[in-house]
Amino acid sequence: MARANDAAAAALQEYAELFALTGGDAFRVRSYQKAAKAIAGHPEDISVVDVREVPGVGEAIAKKMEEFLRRGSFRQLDELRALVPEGVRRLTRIPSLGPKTALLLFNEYGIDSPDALAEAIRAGRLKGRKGFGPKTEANLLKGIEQLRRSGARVHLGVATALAEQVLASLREVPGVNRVAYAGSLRRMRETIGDIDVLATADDPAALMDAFRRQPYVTEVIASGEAKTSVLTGPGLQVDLRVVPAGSWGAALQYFTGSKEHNVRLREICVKRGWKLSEYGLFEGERVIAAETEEEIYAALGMPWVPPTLREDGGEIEAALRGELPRLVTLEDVRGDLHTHTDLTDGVASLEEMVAAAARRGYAYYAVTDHAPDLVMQRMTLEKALAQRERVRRLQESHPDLRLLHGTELNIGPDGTVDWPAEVLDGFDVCVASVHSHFTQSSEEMTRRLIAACENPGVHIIGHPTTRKIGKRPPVEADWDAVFRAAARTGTAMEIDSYPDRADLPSDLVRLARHHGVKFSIDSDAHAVPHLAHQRFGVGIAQRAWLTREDVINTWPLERLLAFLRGSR
DNA sequence: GCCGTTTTCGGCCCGACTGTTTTCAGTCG
Repeated sequence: MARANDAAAAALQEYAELFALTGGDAFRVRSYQKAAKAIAGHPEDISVVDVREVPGVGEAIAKKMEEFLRRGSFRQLDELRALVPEGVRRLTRIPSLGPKTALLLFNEYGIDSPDALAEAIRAGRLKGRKGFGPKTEANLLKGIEQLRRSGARVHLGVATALAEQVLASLREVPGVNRVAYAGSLRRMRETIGDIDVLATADDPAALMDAFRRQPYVTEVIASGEAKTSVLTGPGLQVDLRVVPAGSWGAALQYFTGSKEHNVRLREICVKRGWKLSEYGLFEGERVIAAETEEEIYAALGMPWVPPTLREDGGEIEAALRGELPRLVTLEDVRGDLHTHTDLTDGVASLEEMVAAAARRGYAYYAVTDHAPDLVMQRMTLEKALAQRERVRRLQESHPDLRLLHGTELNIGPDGTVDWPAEVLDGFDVCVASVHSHFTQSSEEMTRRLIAACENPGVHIIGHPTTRKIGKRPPVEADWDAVFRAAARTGTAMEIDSYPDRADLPSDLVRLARHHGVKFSIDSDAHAVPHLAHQRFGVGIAQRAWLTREDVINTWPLERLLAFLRGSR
């Protein structure tokens, strides 16, 4: 069962936003946000342990969380939800529009959604209003358009958590034999529009009935013998299909898609006089294959194609030629090269993060807290050096886990980083990332990223596009030029696994690989549970056809260290 | 609302950037 922490933290975060929107004290807002972050990042399940154990949670928040665990909400949250229309909260998702502006727009103009704001701007209703010049209005319209494009889709992390909750709940239903999710989630696309779940069951009606009554179901859209569709808390639709046991493989193949991949497969079938459907591969009435995906692909003359490749991007041709790559897997990953602690903006201590890394069985693990130019983090060289000493001492109790002391540098507008070469040389690994000046021109941003690659102290470019799904667009740059520089200088590009970043995205990974770039699949963890996000980064890597050879943190320690030294 | 070698009250990550402003408010990381 999914941990209660994420849902409880989401409710508290929503409360923080609503509290801010109603003009609540900013320090209290920060307290709620801080506690929400700490709860989400807490390694223990708060429905099992006392939530007061979580740092930043005092008596008042603990009461709210206990009420949430009992009934899925708390009184103060209900009150603010009733006071503030949902659309007003959505206003703050528009970049550069915060709670103050949202409140003003609602109170003085009755604007209660991004669409209403776009309408008001176009109608000139805000003309002359202090703070709403032509540039601000243009930026807001652009932000609203971007919000609309992202639609109701959620990122892979949200969808995966929900899907696992659904699977766990259905496995508990008596008479259920197999349960799995298919669709774009199984292909690990970066955003997900709905979740397809397949099951086989002795009593389909009983399964459908149990499904409709699950606590995560907010609305039943349709329900029959073979298919039930519901809406869930995160607003995501889940379709449950009960399929015949003998057609399991065919159904899994069919509902995994992509549509384009399946069209190509069916074309191959038609040429042979066969038919492929969700019930099986047929020649007339005769079943050629249906029980497993492997049998179906084998009958078509190819090895099983991993779901992450099924986009009609050349995988069928490669499979027919017997040239599918041996994709990198989570088991291949030997370490993590970009993680944080509570020295900067993480929520867990160095000791806790390292202990969790050891439990994951890593061969190496880098601590890369922020560097001083990100002023809010209050980092200093003294703090970094003191942390290095702590890492050295901690190393003594972890003989099988090589600890690397690193940092996440800031790439300034001109491409320079926080510290001079002699300081960088003291770190085992330096990740360098853009954290400001996102709107530079493509020319400036390209020069900036190339300058960072050319810095001999920089090993990895962190979250290269800086996009945040649904919140911030990627920066503009000439990626061909950037990747050429990375290949030439031996600078790795990061695949930041944090599911709202997913950065690089897989199409850019594929482009970078074409230029001979190496990659580092990192969690960018700010809490212990985030270490597990690496699986999403592996998904991106697979979608880009990466093998172990392409990914530096699948390499044995000595080879990795040689690569890091070689960058110098 | 949380927290404590500034310890039960009075602080709370804080500076840069943007678009607008004629001195600053809001937002962001």
